[in-house]
Amino acid sequence: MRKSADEAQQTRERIVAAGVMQSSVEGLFGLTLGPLAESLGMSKAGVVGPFGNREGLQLEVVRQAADMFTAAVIEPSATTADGLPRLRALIDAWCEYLEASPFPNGCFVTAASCELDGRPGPLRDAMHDVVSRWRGFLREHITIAQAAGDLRGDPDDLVSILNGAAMSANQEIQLLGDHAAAKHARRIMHACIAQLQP
Amino acid sequence: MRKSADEAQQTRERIVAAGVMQSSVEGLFGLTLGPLAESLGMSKAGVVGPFGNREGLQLEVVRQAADMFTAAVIEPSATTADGLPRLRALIDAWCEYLEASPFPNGCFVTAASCELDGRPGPLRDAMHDVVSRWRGFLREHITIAQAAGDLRGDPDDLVSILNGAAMSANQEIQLLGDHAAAKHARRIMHACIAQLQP
DNA sequence: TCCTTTAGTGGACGATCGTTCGCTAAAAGA
DNA sequence: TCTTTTAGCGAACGATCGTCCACTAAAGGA
Repeated sequence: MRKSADEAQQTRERIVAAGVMQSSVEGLFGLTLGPLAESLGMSKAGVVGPFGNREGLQLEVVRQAADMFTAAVIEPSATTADGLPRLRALIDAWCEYLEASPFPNGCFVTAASCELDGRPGPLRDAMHDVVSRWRGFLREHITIAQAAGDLRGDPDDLVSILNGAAMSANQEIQLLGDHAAAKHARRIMHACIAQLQP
Repeated sequence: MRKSADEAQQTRERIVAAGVMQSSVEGLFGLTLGPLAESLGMSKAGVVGPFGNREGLQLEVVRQAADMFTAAVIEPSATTADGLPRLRALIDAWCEYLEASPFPNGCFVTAASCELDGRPGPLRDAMHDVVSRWRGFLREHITIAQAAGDLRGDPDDLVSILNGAAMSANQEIQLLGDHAAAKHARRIMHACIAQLQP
């Protein structure tokens, strides 16, 4: 019955991965142990055991989803030069992520942000960190581009506009079924950048 | 025990109003009959009775929230001239709505859109209608402004940008606790408009 | 005044929720 | 080889979920 230590680690990862999928559709508070256990062919106790309780699993799901966002949006541009070139690469990967999402129901970060923003606790704190770190990262590359003389305008304005364009596109894709929304957002974001060039 | 017919109508409205408040914080799927009934000093059966079942109540909650959005954002500009003036008035009311929301947890439409976009059914359909009607309304006044020669650019681009700025501001206010976000969004939206004037 | 209608109560229903605990059996160390 | 550790199972727990139904009592029409 018992598995070796690194098989146990694989089990952990399988649970979290399945949890991310279920949460993407049903929400983090729609992540229930019964259906999750059944989809994994495990018992409820076996599913929640490695994380202590349900909230521990939810926290791990948030962390994993954040890692998947990073892998899809940030990492592809890791070798691109900082500042404006990196910003352009980030926009491309971001819009690609919106269209061909690693989650079954679009941007997990946007969904979890809306779901958790009125419910104090460790989950909300974790999402606060994820969002503010991402926005800070975006802002950093905007200021680098400005220091290089490649960009004008208020960095916070651009962060809000780019972030907003992504959130709007996510709504257009997921709720309204607009398949062109990602390309649309990509064009809008690049136009905003172009307009702010000296 | 029994109330008169229009007192029954008042009861209906009290239930829906309390449902909107609970859903704003806990989500539409976090709208549970037990706590709702207790907050109203009623029995569970009395709360759900007028709506048939829980989903009927949820639908009524969505409709009421949409009406509250309309009352807060659209109606204040009802007497303003169509096109660009109306667009400017809409932006002001919209950002005022984001800051001093009639809901306890920020923009109900954004939250419900994210919660429902992956869950087929009448609730999702209702939210689809609400969002696409609002975007259509926005787009209409943009095209009116363009026909009057007051505005340039693609109407859909502007709809996405304005909508995105509002969603981003909602996140900044509700998740990140940025109290200046509404004014920030107002400035961004007006700047976008100004930039598109001939 | 009597009768029908109906808003709302209260309790019970089976289902499902997250959690707990004793147990099994294989891995890892002695 | 013998012992300890631990991944995961299976059953049970009390709580809460949405729904249902018999009942009460006041409103409104005859």
